[in-house]
Amino acid sequence: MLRIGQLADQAQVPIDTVRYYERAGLLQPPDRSAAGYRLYDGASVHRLRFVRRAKRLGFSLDDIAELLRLSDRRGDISGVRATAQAKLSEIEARIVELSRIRDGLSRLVDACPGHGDAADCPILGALNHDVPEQDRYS
Amino acid sequence: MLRIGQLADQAQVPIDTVRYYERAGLLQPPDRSAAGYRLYDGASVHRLRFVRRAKRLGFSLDDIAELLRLSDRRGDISGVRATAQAKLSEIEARIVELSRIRDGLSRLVDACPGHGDAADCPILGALNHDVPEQDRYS
DNA sequence: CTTGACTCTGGACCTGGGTCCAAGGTTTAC
DNA sequence: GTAAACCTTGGACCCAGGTCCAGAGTCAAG
Repeated sequence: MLRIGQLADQAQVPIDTVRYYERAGLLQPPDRSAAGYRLYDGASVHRLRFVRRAKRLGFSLDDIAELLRLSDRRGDISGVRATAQAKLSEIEARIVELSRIRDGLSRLVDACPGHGDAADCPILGALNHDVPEQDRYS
Repeated sequence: MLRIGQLADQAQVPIDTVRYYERAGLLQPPDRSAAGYRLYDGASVHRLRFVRRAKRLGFSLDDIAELLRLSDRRGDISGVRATAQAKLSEIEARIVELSRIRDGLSRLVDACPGHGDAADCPILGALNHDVPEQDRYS
């Protein structure tokens, strides 16, 4: 059995975060030693790593709690796929939005000579003046 | 002269947000009426719209404070360009990161039949098992 | 036996960007 | 003259996801 520090080391997670995940319902409350120390087994390491992988994939802690719930209920896998699909759509929308912003900003940076008077700076110009809707970010 | 509600209407910003921007140093403390009401002029509308445009371009409030400072100091426009360039790089890095995540998640969703046993679900599989470093997100 | 490393708890605090509230004062419309 | 709509302030609260702390208990090594 592992104590919390060892679990934290093995899963590369700060100790406080392990306890936080427990409070957040992502980790089952573990067994306790006679002195009240949390005692974890290999499955706990596994589950904690699951959480971190899911976080790297862009899932929120609430999403992860749902995935864990769905993966515990044997059988109905459709919920897992739907959750992943929804998250994928979110991420794609965010990419589209950021790409629009990048394009707008990129054109401004390219057009700016980087020296001279503020009046000639297209970046300040764009921030200072209204831009026709059809030109914005395009 | 405009009162805060009229300014807020003209710039399409909630009133509380106008006061918040003032506290945050983005807007100069305006003149006050005899009764203590904030009184704004056209330049304030302009400046507030500048803030909102910059926010739409992905600048943080701190970035915007810097842009305003730079745009007030006449002459040296290089700081503005550098700030915009730095923000552009940040945004591009974020897009790359999200794209990696999207690709990883997309492959998992495509591989998942959406029904059947949890043991056969590649999404849960990927979350439950270590993936060789070179395969991850690629 | 002491020292140092580890763990426990509850709760405060952090970031960024707001948002809401109460209790009061002001102005406008009818 | 009075009601509605506006404005003032300080401060609390929100979101997510932690992070830190004090004060106390536990455990292993020398």
